[in-house]
Parts: sequence; structure tokens; C-alpha cells
Amino acid sequence: MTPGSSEPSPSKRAPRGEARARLIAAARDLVRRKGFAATSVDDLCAAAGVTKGAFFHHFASKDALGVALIEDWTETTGAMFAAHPYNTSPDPFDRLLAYIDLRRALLSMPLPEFTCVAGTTVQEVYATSDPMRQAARASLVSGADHVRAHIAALLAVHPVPGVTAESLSRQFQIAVQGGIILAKAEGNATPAAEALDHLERYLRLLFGR
Amino acid sequence: MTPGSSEPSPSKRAPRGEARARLIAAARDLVRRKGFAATSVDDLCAAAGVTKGAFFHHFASKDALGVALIEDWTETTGAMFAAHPYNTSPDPFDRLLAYIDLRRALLSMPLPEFTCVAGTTVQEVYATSDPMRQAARASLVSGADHVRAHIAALLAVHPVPGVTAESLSRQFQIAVQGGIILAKAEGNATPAAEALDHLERYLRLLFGR
DNA sequence: CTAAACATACCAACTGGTTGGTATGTTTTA
DNA sequence: TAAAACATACCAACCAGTTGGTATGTTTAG
Repeated sequence: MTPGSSEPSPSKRAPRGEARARLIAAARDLVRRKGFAATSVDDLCAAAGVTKGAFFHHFASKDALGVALIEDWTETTGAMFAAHPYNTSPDPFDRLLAYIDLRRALLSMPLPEFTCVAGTTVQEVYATSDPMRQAARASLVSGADHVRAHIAALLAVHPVPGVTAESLSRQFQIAVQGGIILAKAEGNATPAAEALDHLERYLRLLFGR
Repeated sequence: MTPGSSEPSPSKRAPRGEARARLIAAARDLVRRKGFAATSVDDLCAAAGVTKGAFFHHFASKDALGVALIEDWTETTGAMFAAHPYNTSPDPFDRLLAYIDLRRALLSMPLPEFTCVAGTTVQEVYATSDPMRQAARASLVSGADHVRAHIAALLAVHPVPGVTAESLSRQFQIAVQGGIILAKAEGNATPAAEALDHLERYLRLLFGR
């Protein structure tokens, strides 16, 4: 047999050692656009330039890939928000506003790209895959914890009766996640941006600024 | 062959004329729990006590069933909210609070049952099925329009700079939809209830009550 | 320094079962 | 009797997962 004639496209094949990372990257992309259940293992392998053998070498099941995808998402987004310069601002209220501005900026990307992997998948699998549900829960908690730190600092100098840092930080997540749903339905980011406007107005009213 | 031995369970078979309605009811149930893609046509037929022939007699495709499901959802929920006694309250602000109370009451049901069919499915199919996306959009708009009427009446007597009835009514949807996502991740309704608390506090601050 | 022993990373081909959808009936209603 | 409302039987494509194997390391014994 002529060398290379049996392989469909050797140039598309992923370099050794990258299979796992490429599969997760492909999953982030495909799951965001088609959902988890509608994305087949074959789809993922084709997008990653890898075979089924590689897939099941790195992941025990499609479900396990889902968990790894969400955990990777938690790390990636966590690192992104933690590294952002706005965290150095001395005033916690300014930090919250800057966080909202950052989220606004993210909305200028194409719709599938500002979608939340954790929020999207947990909608699908909350009742059918507990490992994925818990991974998504951890991801959403992690995101809320990031703003919770700023809110806690703010409440320390300006307490508001009935408002805790925990519940208000979750309201940030809710505004983001709900905004994404409306944006998907409308086909554009406008409702998600409006959600952030209302959230900012709520904060200003709460803390008198 | 003994009569009835070939049919799995003749008593479970749906009465004639009910196939379509039973399929939609089964879809509402299964799609809420497993998602749209993970729910197969066979699943639906089994749950509805109907055969594939009946399914494809009433729906041209699985996609068409999805559209019909969402449209039925829009009708059902729209009728429910429109018929509720709180609509007769003379004060629009009271009506909004009563609406929030009604949504709070819904949260006492088991998790899959206070889930929104439109919000759940649009997350999955927004990029793969335009007919379903548009049906879900219409559903969410219809839900927002219901509260928008009350908000418009309220803003007429108490205008708030920068706040429109349209965007504030969408914020209701966002709080509900985002709350559902967090509730699914946590496995209980608490975050969804908290979202309503924050929404109510926001309203009180906006309108000075 | 080197070769045997082992581990990791991957691949092509295959399997049993499931998928959405169809073709062709039969039964009921108007 | 015609057509609407189903049921039965079937199909090609696709599904997640398995198999036996190979190429490319890394570790260790002599």
C-alpha cells in the first residue's frame, strides 16, 4: 500500500499529545452550538482531528468528557476573571462596576462565544447526569464566588439589610444566565446587555451611588 | 396467537382522538427532564401510549413536534396567568407584586415542573432549529408582554428615567430563567426564590415603595 | 551506554443497539 | 365511501462504546 494512501487526511491529524486538549476545545465549540446530547462522539473526533480510540483512551465515556469540559471551563474562565486588571481597583464598588463592564464587553462577540458552557449544559443534563450537574454547579459557584468577594468587601463598609454577599453574587449569575437565554431566543445580545444595565441600576440603588 | 398477546399493553393504549394531545403532554414531561435532543420519538410514543404511525400522522418531523410543544406551552401558561385573580387588583404595583408571589408559589412544585419549556429548549436548539427558536422567542415575548402591561401602567403614573416597560418586563423573564438554571444546578428552588426577592427589592427601590 | 521491559498515546475496524423517518396496511368516523 | 386516525413492519444511517493492534515514548537492569 502506498504510504499515506489509507489515511483520509494526514495533514489534519493532530500532533501527538494534543488529543485531549483538542477534544475539549472541540467540545467547547460544538456543545455551545448544538448542545451536549446533539453532539456525537464522532462529531467531536472529527472536529478535533482524532479517532474514536483516542477519545476513549482519554475519557471513560461521553459523560466523562462532559465533566472534563465543564471543569476546564471553570478553570479557564476563573483564570480570566482573576487575572483581569480591574481587580486591583481599591474601591469594591468600582470593581463590581468594572466586572459588569467586562461582561458587557464579552457580549460584543458572536452569540455562541459568549454563551456559558456550565449554564447551557446543566439545563440539559441536570436530571440525567449527576456528575455533569455537580461540575456545572461548581462552575457557577466559582463564578459567583469571584464577585462575592467584592460584594462582601462592599457590604462590610455599607451594609444593606436583607442583602447578603452570597445571594447578591448569585443574582449576578442569574442576570448573566438569564440574559444568555433571552439573547439566544432573540438571536442577538441586546437583552443580555439590558440585563446588565438593570443589574447596575440595582446596585446603584442598593448602595446609594 | 392469543388475542392481545402481541400488543404490549392494550389497556395503556390511548383512546382515539387523543394522540396529538397526549404526545404533546408526554413531550412537555420528557423534554423538561431529559432535554429535547435526548428525548427520542420512541420515548414519546411509549409515554403517550401511541405508535410511531400516530406520531408522524400528526407531526411532519420531531422538529415540528418541538414547535407544537412550545406553542402549546405559550397558550397554556398565557391562559394561566391571564386567568389569575391578581389581575383585577386596581394598583399596577400590587399586580406586579402579586405576579412575583405567584411565581414564588410555583417554585414549591418539584424542580422539573417549574421549569420553563421555552427557556430550556431554546438553549439547546437556538442554532440548529430556527422554527423552534422562533417559537421559543414568541413564548418568552408573550410571557414578558403579560407583565409589561402592568409595568406600563405603573410607569405612566410613576415614570423612572432610563427604564422602559419593555426592558423591565424582560428583566422579569431574565430573573425567572436565570433562577431556573441556578435551581437546576443546585438541585433545589432556593436560588430561584432568591432571584424573585432581589427582583422585588429592585422594584421597590425603583418605585419608592 | 544500551537494550530489554514497560507505559502512554493513539488508530482502524467493528459491534449491538438506537435513531428519525417511511411504506403500507387497518380501523373508525363523518 | 372517502378520508382521517391510527397501527405494523421495516430501513438506512447513526450512535456510544470495544477490540486488537501499533508507534512513540520512558524507565530500568546489566
